[in-house]
Parts: sequence; C-alpha cells; structure tokens
Amino acid sequence: MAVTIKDVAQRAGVSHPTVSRALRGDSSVTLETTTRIQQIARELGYIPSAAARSLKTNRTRVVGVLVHRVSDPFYSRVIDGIQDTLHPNAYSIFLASTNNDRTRQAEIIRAMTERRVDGLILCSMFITPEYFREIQARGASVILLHNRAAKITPFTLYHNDRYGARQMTRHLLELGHTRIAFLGNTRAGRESAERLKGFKQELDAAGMTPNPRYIVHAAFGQPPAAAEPIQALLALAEPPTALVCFNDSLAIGALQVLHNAGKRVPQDWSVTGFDNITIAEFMNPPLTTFDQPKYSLGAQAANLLLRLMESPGTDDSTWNIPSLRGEILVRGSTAPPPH
Amino acid sequence: MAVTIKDVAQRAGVSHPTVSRALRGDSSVTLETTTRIQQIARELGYIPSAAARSLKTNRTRVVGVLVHRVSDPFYSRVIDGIQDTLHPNAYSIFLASTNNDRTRQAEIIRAMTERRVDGLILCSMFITPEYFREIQARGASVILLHNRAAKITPFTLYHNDRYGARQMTRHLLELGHTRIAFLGNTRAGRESAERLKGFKQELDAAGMTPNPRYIVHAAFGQPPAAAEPIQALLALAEPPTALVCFNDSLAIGALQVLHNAGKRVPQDWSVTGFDNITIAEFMNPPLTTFDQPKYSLGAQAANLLLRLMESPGTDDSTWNIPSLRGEILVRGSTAPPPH
DNA sequence: TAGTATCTTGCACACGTGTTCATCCCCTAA
DNA sequence: TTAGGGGATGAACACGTGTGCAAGATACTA
Repeated sequence: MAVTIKDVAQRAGVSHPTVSRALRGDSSVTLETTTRIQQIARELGYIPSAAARSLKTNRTRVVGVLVHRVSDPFYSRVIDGIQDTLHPNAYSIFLASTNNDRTRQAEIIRAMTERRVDGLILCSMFITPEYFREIQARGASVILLHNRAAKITPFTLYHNDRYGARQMTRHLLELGHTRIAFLGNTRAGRESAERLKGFKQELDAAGMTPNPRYIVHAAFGQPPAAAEPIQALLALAEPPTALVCFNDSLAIGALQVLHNAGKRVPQDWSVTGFDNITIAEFMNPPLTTFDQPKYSLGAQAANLLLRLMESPGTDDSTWNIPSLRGEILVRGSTAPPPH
Repeated sequence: MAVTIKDVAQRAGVSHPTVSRALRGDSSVTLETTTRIQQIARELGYIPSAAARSLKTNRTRVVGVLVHRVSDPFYSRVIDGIQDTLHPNAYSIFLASTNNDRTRQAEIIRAMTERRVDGLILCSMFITPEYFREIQARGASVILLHNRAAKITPFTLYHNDRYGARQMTRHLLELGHTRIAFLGNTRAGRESAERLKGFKQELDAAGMTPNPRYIVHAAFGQPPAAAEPIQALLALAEPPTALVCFNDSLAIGALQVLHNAGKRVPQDWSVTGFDNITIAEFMNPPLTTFDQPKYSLGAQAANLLLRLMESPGTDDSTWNIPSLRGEILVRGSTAPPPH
C-alpha cells in the first residue's frame, strides 16, 4: 500500500538494511550513499512504520495519560505541561479519560497495554498496589500523579494538600476571622481529607477548636455542587464569616450562591479557593487561592517519566523526586471580617 | 519478553493460528478448545500486541486529535465528546497540541503518519488543501473541525459563526442598544471575520451603520487580551453601551476591565460572550452568550469519522454532514441601555 | 606481491500476529 | 466397505523494520 523501506532500497539500488542504516544516521554507511538515500526517501515520501519498528525494537515511544476528565481545568493544564515536555522528545501521547468509572479505567489500561506504551502517567484515584504492580510487570514505567494512596510507589508526584490548606486557613486567621468554615469534596477522597486535616491543624495551632457545623461537603468538585452545603451554612443561627473551599470550582459556585443570597464578598464573607485555575483571577471578586503549579506538575511528571524510561529497572528510591509546594495568592475574595 | 500467542499455543497444545482464531471468536474452532484457550490466555495474562496486529491488518484503531491547546475551555469539551464516542468503539486517541506553531504542527502530523492512525480530527487553522490531500492520500480519514478554509473537504464540521453573531447582536438591538461594539480576535482569522460579518449584517438589517471606532480586536483569545481594546473603547468620547465579544474568555476579561473602571454590568454596559464555556454561567454577572454544542460537536465529529473509517474511499458529498447551530442563552450580563 | 586490517554492504533471520491453503480425521450415505 | 464431504487444525507465508554476521572491496603494510 504505502511506500516501504524496500521501495526506497530498490530505487536506490541498495538493500533495505542499508536504507535502514542510512536513515538512522549510522556512520557505517558512506556519506554519499546516505545523502542519496535520504534524497530518494524524501522524493518517494517514505515515512517509516512505527508498528514495524516497535515490533522489532520493543519500544513504542508512546506514553499513556489517564485523567478523569479532559475538560477539568486543573488537569487540562497538567496535560499542557506533559505535552510540551514529551513532544520535543519525540514521544506521542495516548490520552484517555475515565469519567470516574472503574470499568472504563480498566478498559483503558488494557488498551494501553495492548499498545505497549513505554510509560504511563496516571492521575486516577482507583489505582491499587496490585494493579500498579501488574502494570509495572509488563515493562511500562509508571508515574502516579495526585493519587489517593500515595505510598504505592516512590514515583508519585502530588502537591502538598495539607500545607496548602494550612496556608489558606492561616491567611483567614490573620485577617481576624474566628468563624471559619470548610467545604470539602466527597468524591476527592484522600485529597479532600488531607485538606480538611490541614484546616483543622491550623485552627488547633491557633488554639481554636473547629466547629463541626462549619465542616460541610459537596458531592463532587464542580460549581453547582456548592449550592446545597452553602445553603446549609447560611441557615445556621451563627453563620461563618469565612470559607475555605476544596478547590476553585467549588469556590466559584459558592461565590454565586452567596451573591444570590445577598451576601457581599469579601465584605460579609471571605472565600478562598484552591488550585488557581486559569479563570480564578478573572472572577468578580478575583479569587484568593492556593496556586498549584499545574503546568510544572505535568512537566515534572513527564521529565521524571523520561528518566525512568531511559533507565528501566532502577526501582530504587535513590531518585530525586521533585516536590512542588505551591504558594498562596491573595486576591480580592478575602478581607477582614465584618463589624 | 512478554507472553506471546505462541506461549499460549504451546501451553494449550495447539498451534498459534488456532489460538488467534479462538481468541477472536472464530466459529471454526471447537467451543471446547475455545474456552480452554481463553482460560489459558487469562491464566498467562496474555495481551496481544497491537503493533504486530496492525502490521498485518493495516489498521491501528487509533485516531489522532489535533488542537492548539488542551487547556482551551472550548476544545477540552470537544475532546470530551470525542473521547466518549470513540472509547466504546475501541479506538484510542493520540492527542497533541500545536501551540499555534506551524513547525510543531508539521512534526505532529508526521508522527501521526508514522503511527499510521486510521483517522484524524484536526482543529487547526493551518491546514491547506495540499496538506489535506497529502494526509488523505496516505489512507487516513480526515475530519476538519472549525477550520478557517471550510471548503477543503465536505467533511468539515463548524458552527455557524455568522448566525451566532447575528443572534447576539439582535438581542442587544432588541434591548434598545444603539451604540454596540464588537471585540474580535486577531489570532482566530476567518472565525473572527465571520462573526464580525454577522455583527455587521444584523446592524445593516436594523438600518444602522456600524461605527468603525466600535470595532476593536484582541491579539489572542484569552482574558488578558481584552484589556487594551476595552481601554480604547472606554477612552472614546462617546463610548458604546454594549459589547459583542468574540468568545467567553474575552468577555470575561472585558468584565474585569469594566469593573475596575467603575462600570457596572449590565446597568452601564451590556456584554455578550460566545461558546458558553463551563464557567460562563458562574460569572458575576452570569454571562449572556451563544451556546455552542461543544460536546456534541466532538461527538458528531467522532461519529462521522467512524463512518468514514468503516467505508473508506467514498469521497462523495452524498454524506449527510450534521450542522450544529447552537442557541442564545440570555443571562445576567445584558440589560437595556442606561437612561 | 601477498597478507591483513578496515570499511561498506548484503543475506538471513527475528519481532508477533493474521490468513490462505492443505491436511487429517471422523461421520454419513451408497 | 468405501467414497465423499465437512469440520477442525496446522504449515507456511506475509506484514515492515532492525540487527548480527559474513562477504566483498579497498587500502595499507611488510
């Protein structure tokens, strides 16, 4: 069908191994022959078959990336970072989204295994240790990003949830707030639990005991999910004056609910987000949030994976796993409490 | 290295073609043998090699998707639609972003050609007719999405820019506005030009002549790019009272600039977006916009591509290309003009 | 001039799968 | 009993590329 290496060989009057070597820049081929073969290959529009090459070399130069949803504003930035790092290294990316569906995740990993990806970046919550080991046994390098069970492998990159939550809480304490609420995300599991833990720790450190009524949870991590828990907070006899949200999307949902209830942010309520998604600074008011280095996170994960794929088998924890802390960004959605 | 079809064959005491047939459910193999082979394959953890299969069948069941940036809130929803349509059909997706860089786009398409993708969904502006034909000549089915030069192939899905812009403009006219501005996006090329055309047409239809000073352009399509042109509008002796933006992101940028300038939306200025990205309804005020069926757009493109890949060679324009219109969503960012 | 070292190239095989065709076996009908 | 037929399986080859090894050509040295 398509033009193969043999076509080029025939046209050049050489054997196909010579063409193979010439195009790969093997120095054992005469410079003259090399340039002639390259010329002919270009004329014929020869493009080698990755499938055939992979079959022989046992490497695909493909990396699989798994997220729960591509349109998630957090992960889409992570993917940008992965893309920009892997592309210059001539790797292609299989991207798939699980939709938080275990069955679908299994199908995807199966497909990626059939395709013999060299590496895998998994941003899923559903990776068990056994699962991880099975994938690894098949020869693929694996990086976990943001995983619930962070102890499966040393090759896990995750932001410091507890640290971030403490930063946000401290900021509100420093502004003078005493009635501070926390809005978690049920679906985020460990991640949400960690941030709640940080929230409580910081209150403890300030000598305050967290009010259990101020700890509420959204069913998932998108703006509409904020409505119900925020209504509950508003209905309290003594509502809070500040709110630490699990992420920016929920904070944005909270802003809207508060606005509709006639509450002004930040005069009546202070609200903080988490992640610093692109849109956060363009909200009205601009969102005070914890800036996660999303792009860098993706880039670092990709870099780590590249190193791992180059030197497989070194499962030592002697590796220097970068840890990305992030930082607080104070914007317009927080202020001292009223009166 | 990995367990191959021959290992399964040996273990089952049959030849490898029998295993191949059994696992593909060929009826010529005894039911008994089939179940036994399947059992053994499962025990051994046999997973066929896509590379070897592709080499033989000349099909990869892989589709390449090209966008300018994954984190773009418009395309990331399109990708969701593509994903959810292709996954159940056992196709995998190569995702790559061009960053609006022609060289990088060429590298990506080259890589996808090496990988022998069965199909391609291109959301790029840089596809010339010759380029398109060359890709097609290599046997891949191609769908264009949102392309500047819509006439290259019948297999182009694009939303009706002109129609949408007319809708938005009419809405503002009906509210009583007479001083209406248009904020375009230089980088979007034809797309922006079409929307501007629709804007002008609707004004014409209302017997009004567009004021050239009210037509401004942003350098790119993200919120920060709105600052400069909006400042220019504010500096006019007689500034507009309404603004039709190229997309939601620019409208969001405009909202912030107006807010900082002490203008209230919608009391002083009405602002409209375009696309209805996820965040639009959670802005303050919620954005009046033109809802593009992004997810459906992706799903339709994928469906069309599936049909095209199943029956290659039929280049007829007898195909029924779906046309997706979209609809206006009136929310809080528009109101009658002041006084 | 012959022998040897070096450089260039081709032959043959392998990677893992699917497919065509031939073969073998068993069953049935004459 | 034998011929014929149909069903199950195996042998051989092909897909396009990379690689080890041998062979041929050339240059250099003794």
